[in-house]
Amino acid sequence: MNKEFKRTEYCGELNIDDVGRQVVLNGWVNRRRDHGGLIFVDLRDRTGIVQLVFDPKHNNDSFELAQQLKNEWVIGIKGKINKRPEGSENLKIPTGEIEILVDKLTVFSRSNILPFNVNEEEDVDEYTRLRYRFLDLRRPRLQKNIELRHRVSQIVRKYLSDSGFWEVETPMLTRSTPEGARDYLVPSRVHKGKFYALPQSPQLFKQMLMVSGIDRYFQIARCFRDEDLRADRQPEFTQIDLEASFIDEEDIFSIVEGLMYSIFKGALDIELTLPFPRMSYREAYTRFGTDRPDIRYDTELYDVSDVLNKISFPPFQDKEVIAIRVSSRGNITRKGIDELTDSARALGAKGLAWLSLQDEPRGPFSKFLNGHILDRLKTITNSDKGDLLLFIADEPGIARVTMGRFRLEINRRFFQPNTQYAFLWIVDFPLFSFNKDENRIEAEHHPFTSPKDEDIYLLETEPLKVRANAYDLVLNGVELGSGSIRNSDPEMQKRVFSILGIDEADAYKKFGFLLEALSYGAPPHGGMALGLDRIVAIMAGEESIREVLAFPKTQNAFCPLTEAPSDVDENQLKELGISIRKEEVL
RNA sequence: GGGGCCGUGGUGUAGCCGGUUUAGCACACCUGCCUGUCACGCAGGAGAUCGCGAGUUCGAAUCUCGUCGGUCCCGCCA
Repeated sequence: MNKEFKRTEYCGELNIDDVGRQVVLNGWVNRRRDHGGLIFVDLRDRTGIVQLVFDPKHNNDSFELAQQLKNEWVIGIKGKINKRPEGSENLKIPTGEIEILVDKLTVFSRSNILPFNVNEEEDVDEYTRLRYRFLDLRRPRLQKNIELRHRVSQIVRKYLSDSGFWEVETPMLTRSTPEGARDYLVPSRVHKGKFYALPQSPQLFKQMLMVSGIDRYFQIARCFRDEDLRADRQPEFTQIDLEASFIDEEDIFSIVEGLMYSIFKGALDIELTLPFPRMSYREAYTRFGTDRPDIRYDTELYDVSDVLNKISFPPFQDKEVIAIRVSSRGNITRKGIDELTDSARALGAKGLAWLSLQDEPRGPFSKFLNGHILDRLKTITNSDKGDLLLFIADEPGIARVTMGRFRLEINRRFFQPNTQYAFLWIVDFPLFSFNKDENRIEAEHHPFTSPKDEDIYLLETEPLKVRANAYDLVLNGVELGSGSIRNSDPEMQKRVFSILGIDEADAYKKFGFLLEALSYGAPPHGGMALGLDRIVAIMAGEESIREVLAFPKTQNAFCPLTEAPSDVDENQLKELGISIRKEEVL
């Protein structure tokens, strides 16, 4: 790089106090305004924009060169910081009181015609944005998000390091483990026919680090899961993973609360209120139909089965009937009801019944109601005249979960959140859940979670009633992370495996290294993993974690920029001892 | 695997419901003019077989079906 044009400072950091100084600036041409006898250029770097002035009377060579400049050319300039003439200040930008009168200009590189306008915040088709992600990343929105993410990462490192956690890296090439998500596999050349797996999380390694006496571990860890994508799910994502020894749940809560406090204070200058509220898994499902309730909104679910099973309205017969109150919306139109019904159906509801509480209640089953039933309904749902009640009926458990999803739609449609950030701990998770499709018991969290002491006696007899030392952190209805106190006793770990249908031989084959480690003096330990992408996305006000990832993939896990995944050479496959089964591909 | 929405010059969109237009507009691009703009302005120009395929029709960007891609959701995600 030409030393003469070595940058002395950034564009966006200059202000009125700098007037009179000579500077060298480097950056991209954000926009050129050519007045014929005078040219203005907005020069942009990651800090912002500053206005350059090219005046032929001041330096004609630079002026003539500036006539050629186009958007996104990369240039360097030498010049003097001037106060703008009276009346020509631009108060919309931070550097709007000053401008740079350019002495010399050099063009570092030119740009092709752009696939989209980098200097405008218009919504571009997401495929095109990803295809040209290097340009998309120049725009302020993503620059801000990437910077925010950087700041959060730095705060996490400092906070956890200051709290005695050591940052330890664990293998990316590891072994495939049963249960959990589908693995991304990596074929081994040396061991033909065998595969590594990319980690779904560093779970087993961090537990072994506890056995190793590391005592407190953390990692900003990339994790891989080959499952279908969502706005908040990418095939590779990042967890703030931590584990500590000789601790209990309360220790984890206060460490993580302190961490979140530091993140929000340090990156957004927002002071969170601690401690975060807690809610049991059971209460969350009862009141909100989900284990990650968005408590920014007051709306709740009400079980009105007992009352409405009695009336002669066929959809309610022998069904679980769950109601939700939409306060002061009793005046909804027929069209409004139809729209709600459509969205409820899209979320899995068989239908949507409604009741508008007027002087005379209106709705599809209002004629079956008497005064007593109506009063009971109003009491249970805490509703009054002018309110709208909506009902979903289905098999027990189903109606509640469906209404839980529909509640989010109701909130979006009718209400403003009460607060910007609503954190919530979900505690007392069950240790197991029953998978109907596969007709077997599964780990609700993961197979290494310990049961609550007081429920251990139920393990073999009523395993589904056993509660776990497991917890989730929820923010605005998003699961930010989950964790647990692990089984540090190999005998307990074996009991849990056995209930999961993993017999002893099987357990040793698949997790022997962990069981072995636990048998050489394992401290009580537990930890948590928090989704960094999700945290940053919420802080940035983004709906999708793609907006806080530099190079995300599309919903079918394709990268339009690199065109991954791709074919590979036949030779590469041969070295790995792999052949593609054409009939499976086509 | 399933459902919803979207696909029109390089980009963003109008037109599509109720079929017949020279497919309109803005930004970007090209040529020229312009000394205080900051979404600079003015004059002119080039650029689109309307994602792809089939069907209905005298006639399809517009209606139907299929397909590809994007996105949101359900399933899946210990």
